[in-house]
Parts: sequence; C-alpha cells; structure tokens
Amino acid sequence: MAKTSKSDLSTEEKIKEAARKVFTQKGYAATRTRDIADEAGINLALLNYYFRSKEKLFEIIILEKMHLLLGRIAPVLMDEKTTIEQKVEQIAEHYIDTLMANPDIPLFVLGEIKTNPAKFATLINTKTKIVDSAFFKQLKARRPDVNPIHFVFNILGLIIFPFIGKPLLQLITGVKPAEIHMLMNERKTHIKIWVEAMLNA
Amino acid sequence: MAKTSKSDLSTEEKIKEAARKVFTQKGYAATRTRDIADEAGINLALLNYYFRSKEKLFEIIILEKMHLLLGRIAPVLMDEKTTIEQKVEQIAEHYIDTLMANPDIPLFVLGEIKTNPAKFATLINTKTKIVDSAFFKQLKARRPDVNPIHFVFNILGLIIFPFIGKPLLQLITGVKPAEIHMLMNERKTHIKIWVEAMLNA
DNA sequence: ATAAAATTTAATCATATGATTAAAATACTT
DNA sequence: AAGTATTTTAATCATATGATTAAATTTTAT
Repeated sequence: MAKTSKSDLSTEEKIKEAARKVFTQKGYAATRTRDIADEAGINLALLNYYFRSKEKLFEIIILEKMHLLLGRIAPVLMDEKTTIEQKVEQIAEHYIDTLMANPDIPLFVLGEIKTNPAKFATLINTKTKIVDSAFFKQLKARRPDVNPIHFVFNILGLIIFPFIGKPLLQLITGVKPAEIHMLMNERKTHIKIWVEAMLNA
Repeated sequence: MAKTSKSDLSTEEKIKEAARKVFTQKGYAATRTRDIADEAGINLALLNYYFRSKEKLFEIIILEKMHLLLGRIAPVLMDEKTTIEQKVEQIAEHYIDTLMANPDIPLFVLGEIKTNPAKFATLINTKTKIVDSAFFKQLKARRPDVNPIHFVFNILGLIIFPFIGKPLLQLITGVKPAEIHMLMNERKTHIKIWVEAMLNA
C-alpha cells in the first residue's frame, strides 16, 4: 500500500480530478485510460498503480456523481414538516445550481445506469423507499386521481431535461450559452410555479 | 457496386437492423462491429463490404433515429392553423407512441449529439428556423413575459425525460415495466392539461 | 548521510478491434 | 450448361488499449 506522505493525496487526487473530467465528458466506453493519464499529467502506469484498473477508478467517480445527483433528494422528500411546494422549491434550486456547475452529470449518470442497471441496483441504498416518503403521501393526498410518479417525472424532467437537451436545443434554436445560463437561473423560480399549476390542473 | 438481385436488400437490411439494435442500445463507442455482425448473423467482413466502415454505418443509423426524434416536430410547429394546445396534444401523442416503440432513442441521439455537436450542426437543416415558427409566435403572444424556449424545454422534458429517467426511476421506486407502460400512456392526455396549466400560471 | 519505503517512469505484453484480402460459394445472364 | 458477376467467408493485418513489470527516482525515517 502506498499511503503515508502528503504528496500521495495530491497525485491520487490529480488522477481522480482528471478521471472526473474525462469520464463525465465522454462516458466509460469512450474514455481511454491514456486520456486520463495525459489530463492528469502523469504516466499511464501510475493510474493502475493507484486505482488498480479503469473499472475501479470509474466506480469511484460514478458513485461520486450519483451521490451528487441523488444524495440531496432523499432527505428533502422524507421531510414531514415541509409542504409539497417547499420541497419542489428546495429541489429545483439545489439541482439547478448543482447542474449548472456540473452540466455533464445527468447524461453521464443516466447513461451509465442504463448500460448496467444491475451494478447500481445494489448501490442505490435509498432503502428508505421514496415511494413511502412524506412527499409521496402528500402528493397522494393532494391528487388522489394521479399516480405520484407522474409528478416525480414532471419535476425531474423540468429540472434535468434542459441540461440533457441543451446541445440539441442549441442546434435547432441557435440559442447562445449565455442565454441558456440565464434561462436555467430563471427556471429556479418558474418551476415552483409551474409544478403548483400542474398540481391544481 | 453490389446491387442487382433482390437478396441484396435483405442482407443489407439485416445488417442495418442489427446496427439499429446494437448502436441504440450501447452507443457508438461501446459498440463492436463484431456485435453487429453476430446480431445480423453474418460475417464481419460483410459489414465493411456493404457499409465501408463502422463510422459510415453509424451515420446512416443515427440519421434515421434523429429523423424519428425530430422529423415530425417541425411541420407541427410551423402550422399556422392550429392552436398551441392542439400542437402540444399532437406532439405529445405522436412522441409518446414513437418513444414507447423506441425507448432507447432519446439517450442515444442526445448522447451522440453531445459527443459531436459539430457533426450534427450541418445535418440539422431545420433551416426553417424553429424560433420563427408559428408556435414561437403563439407562445410569445400568450406569454410575452416568458421566454418561449422555457416552454419548449418543458414540453420536451415532460415527454422525453421519463424515457431517459426510466432506469433510474425503476431503481429508486421499484416501479414495474408494466406500470411504466401504463404511466406513459396516461401522460399522452395529462401533458396537454399540464402544459395548459403552465401557460396560464 | 544512509537505508528503507514510496513514487514515478519507460518499455513491453496480451488482447480487442476495425479493416482488408484473397479465395470459395452462390446467383444471374445468355 | 457455361461463364460472368455478385455475395459470403476464413484468415490475417495493423493499430489501439488496458494492464504489468522492472528499474530509476524521490521521499521519509533513523
């Protein structure tokens, strides 16, 4: 085991940082371990020395990113003391900020989950089943006629889809990155209102 | 050129059909030409004989799929004679049906566009700029205070996101494929109502 | 300062992968 | 049926890629 001095952390972290960038940008299959090594400014062997294999390094990164995409959602949904509207507001604001700082994450995480759902089945220990959350109960009480999962799809779609569809929308509308940035910020307040409207529709 | 008898079409189509399946399922980078050949029940060399290269075959397939994802949208948006609500209804019904039959398409197309936006910039000759469409004009008239692109994101998000988020939602909610299928059908009517509610919010 | 431990590198390996080639098999034309 | 064109295959090539090894360098402890 190579783990005592301080500089270790630095080199190990350099590799992880490079891996974050390359993996999230290109996905597992399109990523070459040499790209990561180059990006980190280190030799290829070093990557295998520290992380044993591409697969192992990937698992570290994807877990991080999944946590970033999902970690904050469970506690908000479980909270018995907040209203539906407050939960939506919290989730929208938090996610849009997070995704503006990490726009590659949704396509990366959702793509890799689709590639290998079995691997993540064990990982997602949101054992505190979301279907039993306060949020689901509140949705069922508010709209007994609509499956709560619809509203989960709606809220996540309103928040996440723009980040996934951005490259396409840029192509077909010619909208500029600066404008997109502004739109994303606007959505933080709009989504709350839109979801409320859908709940009353 | 190998193109006279009738059986040609059959073999060529067998390869294309296999390519559709493997490419859309795994994406370009994770696809091995040998997988396609095996899936088609033919020899690897045959693939290069007919399509010259993996890249060329891929371009044929991705163009097909992009057309499936985008081809129907432009004429609906351009139609001066239909209302916003009618457009939303048409698009929702058409896309949900199309995506239920081709659930891999959104992640595939949006992923590949992100990988190589430049390649598709030329391809998307929706020169009939969507920002000048009747739909955009109608949205601006109805809600001068909201950028129409918001509603494009919303509508596409409501329609497409469930297909992209499905694997994740299955993991965190345990919802079964049969139930998902039912939900997708329900959304065809719900989305129309939800969008109307958002427009009035 | 010296020895041991940890880190980094260059070189190399084994396999995977896209592509090509030349020959065999099949279909088509007359 | 014979000859030509087309289709298909098995074998092979060249390169890319993940991983390993052994040696060199640097760091740490005494």
